[in-house]
Amino acid sequence: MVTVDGMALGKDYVTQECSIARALEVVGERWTLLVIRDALYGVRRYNDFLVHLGIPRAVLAARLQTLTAEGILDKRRYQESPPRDEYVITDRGIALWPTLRSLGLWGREHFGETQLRSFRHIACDTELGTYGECPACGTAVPVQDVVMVPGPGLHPDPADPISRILLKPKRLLEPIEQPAAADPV
Amino acid sequence: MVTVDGMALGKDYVTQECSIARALEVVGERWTLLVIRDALYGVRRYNDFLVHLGIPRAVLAARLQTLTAEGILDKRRYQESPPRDEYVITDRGIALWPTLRSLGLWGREHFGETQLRSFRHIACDTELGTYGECPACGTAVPVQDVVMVPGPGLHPDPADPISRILLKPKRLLEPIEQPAAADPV
DNA sequence: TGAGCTGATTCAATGAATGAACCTAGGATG
DNA sequence: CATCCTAGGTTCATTCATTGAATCAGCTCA
Repeated sequence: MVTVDGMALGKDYVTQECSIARALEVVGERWTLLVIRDALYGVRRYNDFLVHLGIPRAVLAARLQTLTAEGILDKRRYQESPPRDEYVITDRGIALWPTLRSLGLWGREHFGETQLRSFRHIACDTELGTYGECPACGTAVPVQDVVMVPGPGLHPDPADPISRILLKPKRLLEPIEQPAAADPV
Repeated sequence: MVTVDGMALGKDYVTQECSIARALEVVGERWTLLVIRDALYGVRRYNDFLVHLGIPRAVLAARLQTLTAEGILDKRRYQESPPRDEYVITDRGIALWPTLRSLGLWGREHFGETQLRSFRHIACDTELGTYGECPACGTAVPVQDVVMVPGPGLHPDPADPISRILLKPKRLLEPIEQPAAADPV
């Protein structure tokens, strides 16, 4: 009885009359924002989230279910046989980009040594500002017009395949390319 | 031995090479962002956080300690006899305002029925944009130039005294006025 | 037939959150 | 001087969530 009925769970910030509290009821649990970050990076499959995040399977399953129920991810079938589903970020999830961008920038400015990734406006190759806007163009940049470019601080040879794919510049939202039935040496 | 030594605790997003993960190690625990929100609203005292948040005492004590250790709050003595301390938000904490603003806006847009609070640029009385900028002036608004104005959705007669104080428009960062040794009726 | 892949669920052990009770120091009251 | 009050905590038993290992189910492929 793991329950699907309602409960955003894990909290009752309930007494709080505050949109921030409301938001945190939905995305404030451990791992949740990292799942959404990965979804913005183009991760869509259970296994890809699993290896990239290093999250316990049970927790991942629970988070994907909640996020789907809240309309932040959309669970859709991408092949019939064998039946396989993927979790694709929705507009509601994409709308969290400014939050994640500013949170990441804060983390980098206050706790990061070297730059790990740069997010740039694809049209003019300018690093985005605090909330994801383009300082050069002076406009908000739609998430699909953002490229994530690896920075110097990144480990050059990560263990999991998703991190390895993310070593190359990549547009946000664009799905992770699935390794074509590897054929290693 | 509750430990003061190091551990940001609660997680090891450790494997994640990501500024967002780094940030969440610091502010990603339950209650933490709400404590910071309150600190931006001008809450400074243990008891005020306690009654306004409805947070368990032990958790509040732990969060205040961590946030102080991380340089987000500054614990300072405000009277000697009897000795009393208050927790004042630092620049590092203030730098989380764009994150909280965008998170709150997301919560309101996607899960709020009515507007609870409006945040406005004090100079021109314009509601702030996604990350706390002023759409009218086209500039980033320093947090101390923001007024929080209660909206129609707010409960008119809240139980705790801090919520009651926050029923009136109030500048961010400005300390909560302490009730002058009440003298009711 | 069996080995492998994807997407999970179950379970025992651990670790945090909760809420009530208690503690402490310094006033203030009578 | 005894008592009460306040601010700011700590302690503790219970509950709840997270963890990581093991297992499972449906399907394909050789």
